Amino acid sequence: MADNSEKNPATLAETLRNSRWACDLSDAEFARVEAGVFERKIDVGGYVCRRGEPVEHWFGVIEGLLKLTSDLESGKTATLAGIPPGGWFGEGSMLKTETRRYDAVALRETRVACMRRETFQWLLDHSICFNRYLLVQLNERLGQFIGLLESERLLDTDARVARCLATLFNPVLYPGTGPHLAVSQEEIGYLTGVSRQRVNRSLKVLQFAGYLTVEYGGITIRDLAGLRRFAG
DNA sequence: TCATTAAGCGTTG
DNA sequence: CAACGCTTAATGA
Repeated sequence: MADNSEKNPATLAETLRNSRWACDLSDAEFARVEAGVFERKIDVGGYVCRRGEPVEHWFGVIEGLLKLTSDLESGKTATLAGIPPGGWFGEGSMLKTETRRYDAVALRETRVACMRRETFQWLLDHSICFNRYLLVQLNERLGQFIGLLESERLLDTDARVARCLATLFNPVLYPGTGPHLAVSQEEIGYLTGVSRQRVNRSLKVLQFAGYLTVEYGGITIRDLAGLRRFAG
């Protein structure tokens, strides 16, 4: 098991070094990439990026937790995904040269790595490892969305909560995340699309079944594979 | 009837 | 002070 990243905040350089997409870079190449990435600290509720903005960066979470949300004019909001440390996002818009399609909001104080467009392009042109990483990531996301549709249409609320939480601990997308995650039940509600009190009920069901334990302000995963499989 | 939700408020860590 | 628990009224299948 990896160490809990909250207790051991990584530096920007470490995060880059440990990223799977950086595996085949020489020291010189790595230095070049490092020069094209900077770090930003986002307070709780702050925005990493906003819908409609031109896309200038590819983002990676160093520490903290982000949610990607799509807000409607009416004030309704749907959370598309939660991004824990080790997760990178925004490559879709980077590849297509479109404006940003969602907001990225910090659920807690969060440190983000921001890679400039030209660096992203350079990696695309020079690193097989980077390209493979993007392929795997896109494929994994596709699988996630298929699973999401499936659970939305076929499964009950408990199972939807279970699967939704499981996606937060996806080892391919978010390597190096510990089993504990500090996320409020209200936020899990936004992630899953159900109310706070319903989330609470589901969490108790899942706890009783031994898949996770519920703590004040967070959860700890005990059986990730079981959570994935959970079908009520 | 039954499950769920929003809203309000008291309690707790 | 934010997260959580509990109650209540409204909603809709």
